[in-house]
Amino acid sequence: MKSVSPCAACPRFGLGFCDAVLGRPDEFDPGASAGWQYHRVVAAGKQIVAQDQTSPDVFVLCGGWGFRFLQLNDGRRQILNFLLPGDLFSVASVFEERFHFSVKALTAVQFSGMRRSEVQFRLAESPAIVLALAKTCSVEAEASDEIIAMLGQCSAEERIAHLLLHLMRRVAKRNVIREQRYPLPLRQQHIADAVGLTAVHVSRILGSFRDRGIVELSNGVLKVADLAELERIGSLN
Amino acid sequence: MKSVSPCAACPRFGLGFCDAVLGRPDEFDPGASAGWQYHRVVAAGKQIVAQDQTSPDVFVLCGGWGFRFLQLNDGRRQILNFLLPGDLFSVASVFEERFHFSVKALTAVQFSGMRRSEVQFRLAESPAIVLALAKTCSVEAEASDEIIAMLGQCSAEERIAHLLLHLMRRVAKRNVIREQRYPLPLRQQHIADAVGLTAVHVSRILGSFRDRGIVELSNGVLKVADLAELERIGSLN
DNA sequence: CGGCAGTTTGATGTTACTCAATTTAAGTGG
DNA sequence: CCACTTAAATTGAGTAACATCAAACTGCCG
Repeated sequence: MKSVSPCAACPRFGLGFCDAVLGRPDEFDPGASAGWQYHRVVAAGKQIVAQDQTSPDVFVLCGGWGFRFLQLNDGRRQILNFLLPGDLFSVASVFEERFHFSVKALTAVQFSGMRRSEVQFRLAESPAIVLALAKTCSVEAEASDEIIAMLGQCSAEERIAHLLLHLMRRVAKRNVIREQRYPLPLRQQHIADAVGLTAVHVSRILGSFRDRGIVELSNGVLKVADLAELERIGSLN
Repeated sequence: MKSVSPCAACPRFGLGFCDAVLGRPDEFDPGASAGWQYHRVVAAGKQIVAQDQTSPDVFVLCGGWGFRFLQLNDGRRQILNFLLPGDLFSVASVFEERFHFSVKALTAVQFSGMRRSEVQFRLAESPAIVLALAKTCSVEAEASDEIIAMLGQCSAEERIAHLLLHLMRRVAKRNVIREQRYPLPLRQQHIADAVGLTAVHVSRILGSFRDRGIVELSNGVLKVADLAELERIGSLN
């Protein structure tokens, strides 16, 4: 990890918790956050946070993709969610100094650490920040509950379709989507670890989706050919 | 639903969010909460909250067992967690007026509703309440993540063992446990819906646990004969 | 051009589901 | 307290979904 220049380098999204703490991009003063905020860049595949590690900082992803996961004793791993620019690693980490999960960089990644004490201080000062955090909390909880329902009740096809739809929605909030092409830098193994299948089976299902003209994932780009069908398969209700 | 006498009837546990809002049992004044808090009793099996319903109140379970779940379009249902006395239905509901889940009474249940506006007001006043809520939030998030890992990566045996251990820990915080007997008023169908299996398969696994002298569940009581083995099977790491 | 990581494909094995019948337990009213 | 009723749990046989193993193929990068 090496430091980079402060926040000018870090794109902001007008959404989520990070912006609430820092203020809107046009009113942000890089110098003011010098002491309690810093930025890092890490290469693809590097681990950023390890399970049971403690930190005085709260982390936000600024650029690239990451993922949060749990590793089981025997090596199996479950990806809990994917982190996109603007995402807090987890709401709980604003209050808890211990991480119960690990985080890895999926692509090259830029992230920011903010002193927890400073974040909590601002939280106490500003109702707007509390609101942003509460919103993040409820979105996070709802997403978790949906994932639990998917893993517990749904078939391989349904799980994969749901994951793709979920990621599409999140990507679309940050990027302009042209011609139904979504940047999605996932290996099939990542999809497998996220939906609780083997990479082999994911390959078969994605192959089937391609043959049926639903979606096509390659080179880190998802081309959606039949959104309606994807939604029919991957929607909870 | 019918009203009952105010909070004297409602046992308190010195743990969790409800107590933080109301103060410790010995310093609690029932009269003072008259306007913004009420209690209800419902029979076993009754639905308390429906998905997409909105409410001006924040709910806490006071007595009995409930469960939070999502129902899919075709009838499948996923139990997200079980609610025990002292549990907030969900942290998100302190800020969100819309429920994204449903709640049912497992046994006869006593619960309390508190005006969200009043709870938020107290939240703004008292750091202790904020802390209790934050703690609840991080416990909830960690539990969700564990469940996701279990559903995604683990076998039927592991899932069931994990659920039992999780419930045992929670029950033990509220009850005195004698001779390794835990009150657990679940039908096998509830276990099935919580761990994403069929009731038939749950029956087979529980039968196997019984034959192997690990645990025995009947009449709403779980007798643990070999805790070490149960933990070997059901621990994530 | 060779090597490597990722994907695809086929053959076979295992786990958990489905369907159906049977047993046990839990109520319920006489 | 006992026959009757109904819900829950158990058991067996057959099946579907997904895992595992192994080999072949693709694209990429040095």
